[in-house]
Amino acid sequence: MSVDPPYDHLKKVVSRLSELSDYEWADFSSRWQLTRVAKGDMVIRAGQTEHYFYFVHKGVLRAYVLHDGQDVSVGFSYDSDFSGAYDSFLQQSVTDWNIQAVADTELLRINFEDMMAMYDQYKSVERWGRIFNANVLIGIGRRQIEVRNYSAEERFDRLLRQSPHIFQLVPQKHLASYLGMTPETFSRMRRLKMGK
Amino acid sequence: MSVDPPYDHLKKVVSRLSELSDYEWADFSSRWQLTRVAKGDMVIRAGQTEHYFYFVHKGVLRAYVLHDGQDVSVGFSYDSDFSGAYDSFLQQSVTDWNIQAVADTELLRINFEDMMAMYDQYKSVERWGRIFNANVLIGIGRRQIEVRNYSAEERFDRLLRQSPHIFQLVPQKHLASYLGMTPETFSRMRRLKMGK
DNA sequence: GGACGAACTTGATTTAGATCAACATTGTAT
DNA sequence: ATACAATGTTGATCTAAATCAAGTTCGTCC
Repeated sequence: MSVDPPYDHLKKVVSRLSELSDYEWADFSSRWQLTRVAKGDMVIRAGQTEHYFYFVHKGVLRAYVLHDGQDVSVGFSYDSDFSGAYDSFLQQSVTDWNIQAVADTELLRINFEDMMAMYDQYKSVERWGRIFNANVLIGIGRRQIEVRNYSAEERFDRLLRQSPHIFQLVPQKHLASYLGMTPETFSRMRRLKMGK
Repeated sequence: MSVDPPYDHLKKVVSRLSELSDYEWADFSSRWQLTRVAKGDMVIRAGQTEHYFYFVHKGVLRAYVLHDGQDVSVGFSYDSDFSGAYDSFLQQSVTDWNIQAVADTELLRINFEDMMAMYDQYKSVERWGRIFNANVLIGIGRRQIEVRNYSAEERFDRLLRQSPHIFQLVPQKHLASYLGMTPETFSRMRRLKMGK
């Protein structure tokens, strides 16, 4: 029904995993609220409880944790990704994640109560949730093996090959911590691999 | 209805996440098949497609991948854990995981078609799947941060504190690779931390 | 119960990547 | 446009953990 780009976008992404009837979609989509965050804004801070689950329509978010004072990037979300402090949202407990906009970003968000109501009411949404979670966990699993088994240089190469666009979007100190190396090491590899 | 320990055990674990009616449980549980594997037996090998999803009633399984010839432990499953080459099962694609029994083990297993039929037929099972997946992904996420942010020594300490029993169950070369260190390093830490 | 291979230990050496330090460049606010 | 802070670069040094190399102990199969 919607001709609103963010909602159309969400619909396309949701319907890849589960089919919602028009009625279900109307109800489900009405629970999502459009939000904008400016570059540098915090979406959620460690110590808070996450009340929302997010869909990134346009822009980039960065998730990070502070590990004895050190800012360590855990992941990035761009267009068409869902994002949020997932464990905190699901368990309505305090998070130790921070999520910050790396660029001006347009989000849709749904709050915890609405999301749970949707799971209760519609099997199609429950199915979406099951498959979505499965995909996320497979992705995290892959990344874990990635971080585990490859050297700093291999990790750099693989990111460069798999997500070259991110090198433009995100300051390299964040990419460095995401890849589990210092900014100095990142810089040296960059020179080695990408030239001056 | 069952008084069979493995099935009772499965029921208890499943019902923690979602409530199944007696009818649903009768159907669902009938799809699970009891299997025994002896210490050393392979449950699934890299290169195969995983047709089953497992519940460990009793015993220990080890999941590992070969990374240029090196055996790297990815995780262990003991009593009450589900196990399997999860991405391969869900996507019915070739896996690069190996799963091997570390001790004589009693499993229940369900095949892909039955599992999908259960998801289709019962919302309660779909719900179980959603929440189960969510819990697994939260767990993997935590472990990722663990591996990422702690030194070899800290990882050793944390495993020792959180899962002391595993030191008895699993050969330490496997624990070493699980913790991302060599057997030599593991052995030195062991001496340091646990004495002669 | 001996013996063979696998698992573990211990020490010496090497190395990938961290840390430290100084400087260069870029971005942003006034 | 200027200037200050944040980000990135480059080189020198340091260090945690890997690798290499012998042993020793343990488990299990005839």
